[in-house]
Amino acid sequence: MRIVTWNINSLRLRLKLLERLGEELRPDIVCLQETKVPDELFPDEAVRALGYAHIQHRGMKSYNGVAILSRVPLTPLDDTPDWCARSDCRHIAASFALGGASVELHNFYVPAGGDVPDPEANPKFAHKLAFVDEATSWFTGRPSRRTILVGDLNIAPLEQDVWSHRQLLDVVSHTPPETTRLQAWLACGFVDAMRHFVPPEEKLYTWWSYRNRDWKASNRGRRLDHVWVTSDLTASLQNMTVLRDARDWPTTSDHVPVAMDFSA
DNA sequence: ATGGTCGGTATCCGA
Repeated sequence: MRIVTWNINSLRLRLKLLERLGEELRPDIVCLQETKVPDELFPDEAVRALGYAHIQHRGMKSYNGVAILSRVPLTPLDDTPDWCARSDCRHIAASFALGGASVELHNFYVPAGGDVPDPEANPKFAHKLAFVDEATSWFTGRPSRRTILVGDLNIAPLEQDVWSHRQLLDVVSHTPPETTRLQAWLACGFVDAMRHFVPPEEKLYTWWSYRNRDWKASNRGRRLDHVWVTSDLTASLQNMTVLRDARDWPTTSDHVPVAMDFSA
C-alpha cells in the first residue's frame, strides 16, 4: 500500500502532472493540498480516468482545497471540526482497509502564516498557531490507534529540515513558536514516519521556493510536507520516497510528492 | 539587505 502526499498548487492546471505521478510512483492513495478548485468544478472524470475510482474532495474558490484520490474504497470521516470556524477546506479524512483492519487517514493543509512571525502584528500567523493548537487538542482527545496523518503542515520542525537553521529561525515555517507547536501535535501519539527512514542529522526537504533562479544549485529547501503514523503502524512502514525529480517537471508545484509504503 | 516567482477568474492577494 503506497500513500502519496503532494501540495499540487492547482489541480486543474496540473492534471498531466498528476498522471505522471501515477506513472512514476503507482500510488494506491494520493492526498492533495492546494487543489484550488471548488467542489462543483472538481475534475472527477479526469481523475477517475487515471485509475482513482474513490475520490473525496473539499474545495473552495481560489484558495486552499484538499482531496483524497484512491484506488481502494474509502469511508468518509465526517466528525471532523471546522478548524478555527473558517470553513476553509484545509482538512479531509477517510478510513480504508489495510491488512484486513481499518486505518484512519487525515490530509491537512495548515495555514502558511504570512510573512511576519508575530501573532499580534500578523493575523495570518495567529491563525496558523491557533490552527495547530486546535488540531493538537482534537487529536489529544482521540484514541491514537491505526492513524496516518499527511499533508502540507507548512512547518519545518527540525534543524536539518531547513537549509540553514540559523538563518531561518525568524522566518515563518521554522520559528520556535511553530516548531514547538508542531512537536506538541506530533506528541499526541504520532511518529514522524519520514524521519523513521532518514536520521535527523541528515538534510531532508520537500519544498523549494519558486523564487530561486536555480532551485537545485542553491538548494535552499525546507521540509514542509509530512507523513505521521501512530506508533502501532511503525512496524508496517516499508519505504519512503521524496520525489525530488518532480521539482524539475515542466511548470510543476514548488512542493514535491512524498510516498510512504506500508505492508498489509 | 533585498528581491526574487508562481496561481487564481486576478490588474491584488496569498503563498
